[in-house]
Amino acid sequence: MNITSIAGMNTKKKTTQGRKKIEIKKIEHLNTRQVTFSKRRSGLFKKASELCILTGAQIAILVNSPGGRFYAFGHPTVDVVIDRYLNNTNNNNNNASSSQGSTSQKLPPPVGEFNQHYMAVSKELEAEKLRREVIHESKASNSGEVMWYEEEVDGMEVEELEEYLSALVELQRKVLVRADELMMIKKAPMFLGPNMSGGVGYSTDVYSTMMMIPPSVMPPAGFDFGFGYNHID
Amino acid sequence: MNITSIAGMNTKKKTTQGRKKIEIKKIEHLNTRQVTFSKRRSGLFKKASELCILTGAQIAILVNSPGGRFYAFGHPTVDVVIDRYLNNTNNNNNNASSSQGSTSQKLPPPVGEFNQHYMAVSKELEAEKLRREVIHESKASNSGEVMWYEEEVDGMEVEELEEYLSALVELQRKVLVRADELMMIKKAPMFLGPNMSGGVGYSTDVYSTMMMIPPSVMPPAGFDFGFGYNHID
DNA sequence: CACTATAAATAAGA
DNA sequence: TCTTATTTATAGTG
Repeated sequence: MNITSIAGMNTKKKTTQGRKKIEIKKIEHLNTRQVTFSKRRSGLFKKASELCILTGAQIAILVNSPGGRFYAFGHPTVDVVIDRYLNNTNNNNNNASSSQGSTSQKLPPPVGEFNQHYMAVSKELEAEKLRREVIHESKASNSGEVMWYEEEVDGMEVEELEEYLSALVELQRKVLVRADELMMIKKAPMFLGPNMSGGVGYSTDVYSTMMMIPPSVMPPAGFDFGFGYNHID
Repeated sequence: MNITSIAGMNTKKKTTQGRKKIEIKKIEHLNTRQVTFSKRRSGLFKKASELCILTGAQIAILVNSPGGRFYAFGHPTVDVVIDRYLNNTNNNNNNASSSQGSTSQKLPPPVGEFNQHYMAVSKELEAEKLRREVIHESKASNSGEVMWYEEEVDGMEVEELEEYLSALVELQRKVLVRADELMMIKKAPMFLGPNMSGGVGYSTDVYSTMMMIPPSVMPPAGFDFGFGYNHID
């Protein structure tokens, strides 16, 4: 006696074997990869859209497909969210002092979170040092017993930060060197996967936006580090 | 399907009623909304991460929680993707800088050109992967014996690059985590989860980054970055 | 692209 | 948080 017999022999033919578990690692087969990209990308946008509606969050998603296409989702708009990100990350301080009065300006050279955070961390490090000094001084004018722990922790923090920062810089250097080496050694011919049939088609909800940027002209051969993409919109 | 269910005599006590279908509209109850935001936000990032790994896509996600917090996901880095988007959107270059902020020309340490190179390296890495893939696939439709050496070398290069990049990002993540920890511990009475302190960090795949930027990362005392972003477009 | 069986995500509870 | 029952997302196929 087995399950099958108990169930009363399902005579219906299985047309598919259903979903299979897959390992999360790069899909080697090109076609499968493209199909998966397509399905999952829309799934991702859908999830984002739901999250926006359900919670009122504001979200921007930028996707560069492996095939060189560009997809974007944004609520209320990609630009709004990115803009806030840049302004937030860069200088969180209010422009209470530095007047600038330009409503709309070009984006400075490609700086980025790295720089910004680097600066933020440096800044924090300075603050830490300062704070440590203060603590040290105030300790002098107190019984000074309560503080030892705090100071210790404080010191560690400062040192750790310093360590990270310098390691960071060092690593940077290595990457640069390595990059240069590689670029000299080879200039591989590029190839873009076979044609995909374009088309986005996503029923957007009320106030989010989604779009697909046309297969920007990535240099077919000879890689170009300049930005060979095109206009969007 | 199991014997019990077949027999129709499931004696197991139901402890919950399981997931319920919900309508996709703004969740009114504050607490429910926050919980949902939290769960779905991480679900979204996970999906994005998988998509990156599976297909090699490059993705950036920016999320403004209704509570005013900022979360970001990026592969290989938020910046890389945003920069590309920006450069596409207004495909023009600008080297405007100078201008205002004369206060502190304290240039960001050695980081200056870093992003450019990082992008270059990332791109090169992608090119390598693609090239390798092409080789691999063409090998399949050939006798496929001639290529092994080339592929091997190729692989080594890719791996080396990956190593550098991931190490870099990892280090970057550490700095961010550290910075955020410091800021949280000292400035905000945030709760600390068992696994992650302060809401930073996510240990998914090789070289994507995720982070949470606290509501306010304020410069301690008069600190000036010397330049600031503005509007885009 | 439609379909299905299965894997995953997740709404409620505890 | 962790658990569980369901709803969703999707891998493999035709």
